[in-house]
Amino acid sequence: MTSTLGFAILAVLAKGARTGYDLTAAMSRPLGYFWTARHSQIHTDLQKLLADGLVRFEAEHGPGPQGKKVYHLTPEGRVALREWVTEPARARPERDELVLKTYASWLADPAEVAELFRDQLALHEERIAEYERQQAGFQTVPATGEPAFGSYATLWCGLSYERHRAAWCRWMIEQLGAGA
Amino acid sequence: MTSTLGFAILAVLAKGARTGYDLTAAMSRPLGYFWTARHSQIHTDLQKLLADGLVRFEAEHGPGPQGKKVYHLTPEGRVALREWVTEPARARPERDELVLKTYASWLADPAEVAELFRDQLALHEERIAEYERQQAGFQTVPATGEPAFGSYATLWCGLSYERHRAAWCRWMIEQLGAGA
DNA sequence: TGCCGCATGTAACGTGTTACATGATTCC
DNA sequence: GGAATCATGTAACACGTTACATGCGGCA
Repeated sequence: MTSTLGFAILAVLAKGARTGYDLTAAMSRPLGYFWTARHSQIHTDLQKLLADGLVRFEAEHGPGPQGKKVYHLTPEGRVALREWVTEPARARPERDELVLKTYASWLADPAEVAELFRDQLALHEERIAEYERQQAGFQTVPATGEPAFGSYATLWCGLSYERHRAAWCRWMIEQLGAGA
Repeated sequence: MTSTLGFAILAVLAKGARTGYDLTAAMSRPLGYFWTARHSQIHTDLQKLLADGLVRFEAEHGPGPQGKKVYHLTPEGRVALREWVTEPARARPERDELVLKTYASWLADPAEVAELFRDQLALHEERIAEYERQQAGFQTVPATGEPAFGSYATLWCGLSYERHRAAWCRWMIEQLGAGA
C-alpha cells in the first residue's frame, strides 16, 4: 500500500523527472507548504515506489558515491496517482500546539500570552505578504486541466488559512489586552 | 522531557480530577478537536507524568481488573503547565491530504474532483452549525482568567477555521464547474 | 587545497495507531 | 443471565525526525 507521502512524491514527479535531492527541495518549506518530508524519508519511500513499479530512474553520472538517479513516473504510477486524487481524503486528527496553549491560557499571565500571539501574528503577516506576491505572479486563474491550476489552488488555500489565523491572533491580542 | 500530549493531559486535568478513561473521552472528537489521543497513548503518558511527579492519583474501587485511578495535578504539574503555556509553540509541519490532492487535481476529471469538495463542504457546514450552537451557549465572552476563556477562544479558532475551509471548498467547486 | 552544494543512503529514536487482552459494574 | 459501558493495560506496527555516514563536482 502506497503511503500518502508516496502520492506526494508521485504528484511532484507528475510535473517532471527529478532526483531524490530535487524532491527534497520541492518538499521543504516554503515550497512544499502542505506536505513536507526529509530526504531520508523520501529516499526510502522512492525505493518502495520503485518496487511497486510506480516510478523508474535513469542513472546519471554525477556527484556523490552512488552517482545520480533521475526518477520519473511510469504509466502505472500516473494511473495510481489519478485514481488516488478522487478517492475521499482520510481525515487526520487536528493537532495544534498553539490552540492547546490557548486552551490552557487562563492559567498564565495575559500579557505574556499576548506576547506569544504577537509573535505568531508577525509570522502570519509575513507569509501573507509572500503568498500575495506569488499570487500576483499569475495573470489569470489557470484552467483546471493545467498543472499550474494545482499550484494556484493550493496557494489560494494557504492564503485563506493564513488570513484566518492572523484574524484569530488579532482577536486574542484584543481579548488579552481588554482583560488586563 | 514532557511530550506535547503530556501537556494536553495536564491542561485537561487543570479543570478537575479525571480517570484515564475520562481523559480519553475528553480528547476524542468532537470535544478534543485540537488534540486527540487514544486511550493506549494516554495511559502510557500518564505513567510518565506520574514518574515525573506532575500528576498523582487516588485509587478507587471501580470497574475493571485494576479498579479506577482518579488522576489530579500536583503543584509541580500546575507550575510546569503554566510555564509551558507561554513558551513559543513549535511549528508542526503542515500535512493536509486534501490540499495535496488539490495539487494533483489537474490530472483528474474536474467533475469527480468537484464531488470530493462537495462532500468536504457538507462536513464543514455541519461543524460550523455545531460550533455556532456551542458559541450561543456563552452569554458573554469569558474573562481571560476564567477556565471558560480557554474553551471559548479555541471554539472561536475552530469556527474561523471551518469557515475558511468552507470558503475554499466553494471556490474550488466554482472553479471546477467553470472549467468544464 | 579547501569549502560549499549536490547527492545518496542507514540507524536510532519518538510519536501515534491498531489490535490484543482482561475484567468489574450497571442496567435490562 | 447477557449486553453495554466503564476501566486499565501491553504489543506490533507505521510514520516521521534526527543524527550518522559517505563522497563527487565546481569554484575560489
